[in-house]
Amino acid sequence: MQDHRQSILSASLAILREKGYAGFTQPRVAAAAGLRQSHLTYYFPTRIDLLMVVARVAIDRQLVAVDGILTASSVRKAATTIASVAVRHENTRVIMALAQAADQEPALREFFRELADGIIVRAGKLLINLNIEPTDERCYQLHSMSVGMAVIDLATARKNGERRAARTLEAALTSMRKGATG
Amino acid sequence: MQDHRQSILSASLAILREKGYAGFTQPRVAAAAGLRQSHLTYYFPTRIDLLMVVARVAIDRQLVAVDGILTASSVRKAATTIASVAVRHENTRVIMALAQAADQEPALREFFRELADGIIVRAGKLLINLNIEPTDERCYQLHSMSVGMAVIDLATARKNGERRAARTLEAALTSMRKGATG
DNA sequence: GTCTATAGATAGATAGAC
DNA sequence: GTCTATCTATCTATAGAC
Repeated sequence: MQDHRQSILSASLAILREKGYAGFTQPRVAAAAGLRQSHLTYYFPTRIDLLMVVARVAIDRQLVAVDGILTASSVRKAATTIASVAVRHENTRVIMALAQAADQEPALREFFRELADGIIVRAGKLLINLNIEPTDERCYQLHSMSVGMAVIDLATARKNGERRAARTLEAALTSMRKGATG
Repeated sequence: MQDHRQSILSASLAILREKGYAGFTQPRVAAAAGLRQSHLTYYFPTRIDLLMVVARVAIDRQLVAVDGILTASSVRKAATTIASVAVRHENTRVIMALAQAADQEPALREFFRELADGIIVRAGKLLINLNIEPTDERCYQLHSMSVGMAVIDLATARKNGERRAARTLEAALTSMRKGATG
């Protein structure tokens, strides 16, 4: 039943979301998918096999999520939209878990290079929409700020995280715009 | 022998550095410290007990490391110094490992709030040194960029990471300075 | 081809020896 | 107070049943 593969993937993402990489175990995933652990290994012989496929799916989804930001046409709108994505802890947990895995599993790094490149391209498009010249420095600035805010917000779990992120992004984008024209 | 506590802490940090949070197990730490696992639990009854003390040490050290950046008096020097710290993967691994743990263990979050606040204060001092008005947005921008760069560099493991980070930080700081005077 | 019982390794914690 | 043997739970992987 090919359907099982799908439910294993869904369950894996749910586990990563809720428990992080440390909680990503075959028994847990199998239970969440309604299978026995020994059955799961039929579809994904090793833990890494599963992790690779899960990472593939997660990275693709993350790029799709970033696509949703591109339409913003004002600096303020862009800032608030990026901020709202950055403080979505479910996303952050999955990506962070995979990032740590990538540090140990070189095979995963390729996915993260792909994700990073994809985000840079999209950041460039956003900047063009905002009438800001898309230098690599500016694109990388947006990317690193978003990632940093997501991580900081996850670790500190503060109430005003989203507003603060939005304000800071808006200030940075405004500053870029001035730099571009002056 | 109080000395054992110290070697357990050193061993713990070494494990987090090399293996991340997933590799942080009592048997591994004990072996690295030259003790039996069952002896380790005498000093630190549960895994979380040990983690809390390790986090305390790691956060303090991180703040000390950040203190070393404050002396920079030019934008370029500040950018290159921050970049060199950001791409030090040993640091990043430890802090990231603890950040993920903090997401699961609320008791750890207080440490991260302390770290985040400490970094904001230090970022403010640095900005003053650079003749840039230290708004909260600018401080948080520096903080989030540094964190993001560290994480991205860890996950992608690219060669030009440090140079790119330095260039981007320099551009951001320069942009802030223009914003401050114009 | 699909699924499971079971082995083999490793984790964390405790009761108790010295 | 210091240290260890040992128990229980949990993990990954494989050999083999259907």
